[in-house]
Amino acid sequence: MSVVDAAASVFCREGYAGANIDLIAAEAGVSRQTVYNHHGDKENLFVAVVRDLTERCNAGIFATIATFPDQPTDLEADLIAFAVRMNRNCICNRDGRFLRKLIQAEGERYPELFAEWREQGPGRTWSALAARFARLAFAGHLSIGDPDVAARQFLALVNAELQIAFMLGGTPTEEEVLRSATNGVRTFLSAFARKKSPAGKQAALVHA
Amino acid sequence: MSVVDAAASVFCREGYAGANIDLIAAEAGVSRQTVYNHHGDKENLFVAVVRDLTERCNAGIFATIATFPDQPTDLEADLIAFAVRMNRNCICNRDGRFLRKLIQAEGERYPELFAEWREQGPGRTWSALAARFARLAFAGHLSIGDPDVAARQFLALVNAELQIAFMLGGTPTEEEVLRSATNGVRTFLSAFARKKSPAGKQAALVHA
DNA sequence: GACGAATTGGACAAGACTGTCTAAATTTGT
DNA sequence: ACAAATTTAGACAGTCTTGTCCAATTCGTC
Repeated sequence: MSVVDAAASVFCREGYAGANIDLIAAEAGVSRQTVYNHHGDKENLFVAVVRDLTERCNAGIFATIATFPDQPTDLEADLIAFAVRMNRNCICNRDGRFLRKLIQAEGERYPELFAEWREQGPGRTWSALAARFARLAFAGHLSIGDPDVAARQFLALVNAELQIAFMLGGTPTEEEVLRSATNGVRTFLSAFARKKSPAGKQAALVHA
Repeated sequence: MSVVDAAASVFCREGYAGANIDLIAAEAGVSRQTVYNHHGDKENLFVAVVRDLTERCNAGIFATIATFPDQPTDLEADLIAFAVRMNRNCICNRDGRFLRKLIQAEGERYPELFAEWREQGPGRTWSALAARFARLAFAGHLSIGDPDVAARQFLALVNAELQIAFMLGGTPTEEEVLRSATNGVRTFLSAFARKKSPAGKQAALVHA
């Protein structure tokens, strides 16, 4: 395990103040001096950890958003599968859990560091997701007022039943993820199902 | 400020390991020795803090659930007002933010302590809220499959736009709370609006 | 005002941690 | 195989924190 990975693990488990360099070095399988050679001091190492996690998480999120069902065959099934991918690859995996915990625990102490995360993470990913939902609405699959609101509510709904696990830092089982996603997507579709409209619009859909 | 209140503040700001007793004593306006006289050692003090927060939060949540609109005049407006009360009095206030942060940061280190919170907090409050929604459904105001799921999704929806503020430990403005509640309740009602049903059921409603 | 209880400030020992230094050992590149 | 670069183990000073002890002071109550 690399030094940054070990540091991420220890910082998350013990908190910034409680993490000690000896433990990080031991967990990484190197000597303490090597840690100092590579990363200077503790704060520097912490920043490196957060940057690393942010980068990998964002990459994962964008890669997953790229699998959004733009031309769904079975809208419910496709959205559920997408939600499960999102959870598994971005939110419940190691990087996602670690980054979330570090933000919650130390976010106030490093405003500029986490402002960077905020702009490049949620700021961009939510827009990207909103754009996909807008496209689904435009294609007539959904009836959405504000795509940004819809995107945030989609994420909130498919994670609704995992909140306690997230709180305590646990990893939900595959079954829990699936159930939460299923319930969430069903409610989402009940709310945003294409409204019955005058024949013209449905005809347009059929035509497309 | 009491010792436990000051300790809560410092534990949240600095984390368990980073909190030092001198600072807590100073913030509480007492001497360090007094802190030790009252609470023994650091761990003991921490447990007292969590118990205190848990108790007050649960009391607040139950008091707020008691204001649930069982006989709504304007369902949307009443649910929005309820959601705003829930946020202001239980989730965004000092106790709520502190308890959430302590659970996230130290939950894994004190399993039995937070298991207690889990049973008496979410376990009971979610059931209580679910019961209220079931009643609304029974009275014909909503069409709900699983009240427990609906209750969790209600909370998730009305908080959907406040996630980032929660992450960073901030307090959303009154306006943000209202907007998130409004958007959340509207989507919730779109999904769970009473389904058009054969005349018999509507007649029953009118009869009641 | 007087007496018992609580609080205070400060000193203190014991331990932990950070960050530096150095000399030896190991790895790497050629 | 050899030289350079990196890694290692350990010692080290300096700082911080916890938890205890104690004498002096303040507070509450009668």
